[in-house]
Amino acid sequence: MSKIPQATAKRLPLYYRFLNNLNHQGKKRVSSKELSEAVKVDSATIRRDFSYFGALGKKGYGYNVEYLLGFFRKTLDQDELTDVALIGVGNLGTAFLHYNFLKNNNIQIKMAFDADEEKVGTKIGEVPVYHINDMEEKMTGVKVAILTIPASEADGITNRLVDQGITGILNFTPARITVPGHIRVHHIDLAVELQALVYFLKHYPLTKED
Amino acid sequence: MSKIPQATAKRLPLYYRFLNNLNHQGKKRVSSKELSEAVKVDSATIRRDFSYFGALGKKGYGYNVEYLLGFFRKTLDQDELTDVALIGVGNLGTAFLHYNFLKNNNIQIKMAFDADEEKVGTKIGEVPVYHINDMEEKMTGVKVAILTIPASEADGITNRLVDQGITGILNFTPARITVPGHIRVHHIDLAVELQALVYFLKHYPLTKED
DNA sequence: AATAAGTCGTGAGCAATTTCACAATATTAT
DNA sequence: ATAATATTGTGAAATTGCTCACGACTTATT
Repeated sequence: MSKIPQATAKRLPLYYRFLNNLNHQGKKRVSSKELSEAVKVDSATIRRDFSYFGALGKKGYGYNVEYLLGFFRKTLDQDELTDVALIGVGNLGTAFLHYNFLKNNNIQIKMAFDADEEKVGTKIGEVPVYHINDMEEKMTGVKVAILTIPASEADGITNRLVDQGITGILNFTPARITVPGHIRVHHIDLAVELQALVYFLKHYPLTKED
Repeated sequence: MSKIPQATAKRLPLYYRFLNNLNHQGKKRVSSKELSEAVKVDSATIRRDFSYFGALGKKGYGYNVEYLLGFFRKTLDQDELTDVALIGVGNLGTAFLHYNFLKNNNIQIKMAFDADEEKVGTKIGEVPVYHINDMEEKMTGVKVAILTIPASEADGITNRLVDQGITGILNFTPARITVPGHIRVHHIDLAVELQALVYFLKHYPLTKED
């Protein structure tokens, strides 16, 4: 279906955002070296990444910002809007709701769910909060969910999402949820990230570069 | 210094947490296959990961949970406490402050900083909030920081942290901060993670297994 | 005791990713 | 025009990580 390496695919949204920044700053051209300094990715890696999409740059010149941006807009389906539901309106969930994804993105958090009656019926950052009991009813058509609930709730909610027909879950709970093979789950484990950083600091001390 | 592959090192905190769970459940032994199902990592990968630390298991038996846990406690320096400062007490920062790292971890968020006078002087989840102006003064001895501030503040605060003598930063802002080569920065970009998930869903549809 | 079943640790191969390094080409300066 | 400088795109090599598959050993069963 797609020949783009996964490692490359993960960097695309990052490139896209920085190109957008450059464009807003009025910059007309950019070299892989400049972009490398901005996004902290090796310049050869950037050139390689771009090359999977064809020859987007010009030798001796670099890349035309506007052209590149337009290309990525199409490639990343920035025109096509993806609706997302957020489950769990705690602090982490609220942080997501306040993030204005629509500004530079193709993603819209359309609705949120929580069990707290005080939150149900309110809007947070334009996003309506419904009761978790109404999840299946309200979520028709929404295929992606962000899970920002307590770990103890993870399995139960996951099963309900699976039954409802979800295709992708961004899981922020420390639980490693189990789903059928056709559903994609990305785990982001904040505690693990912090522990990994500390481990690296102790065991892989940096001396000069990188 | 260490021969442990970075990919392995990143999985260690995850293994540690699940072993802790098993231990609390009273489980005495565990096989790489069982652990694999729990943490969603291939069992051969788990055995390979463990093997970097020597022969920790027994053929035909599996791993002794208590022994393995004790081993990792030492390896991951779970006995040695690492103090961390959190900069930016917004929703995301607050989520971190409520996370009880001390429970299973070697990490303690010791203090938080914010510019909002209403927050200064309060405690959130036992962690005192100080004014951002007092950062250098209060942070003596703290070498790790979590950055949960607006992107526009990232560069300024980063420079102050660098001058103060930081060694590691967990950066949640969308900005890619610039630091001297001896300082380790891990970026977690929530918007990019969500966009990457959506990209994968569209371009790398799953059919049966993983 | 003997057999069957379970499980580790790892050699070897494979796959993915990164990086080097340079020919080709474009731009800029003189 | 010419030379100097900049920068891409990519073959090839290097690095990193993952998985298979199996010998060796342990435990459980009969």
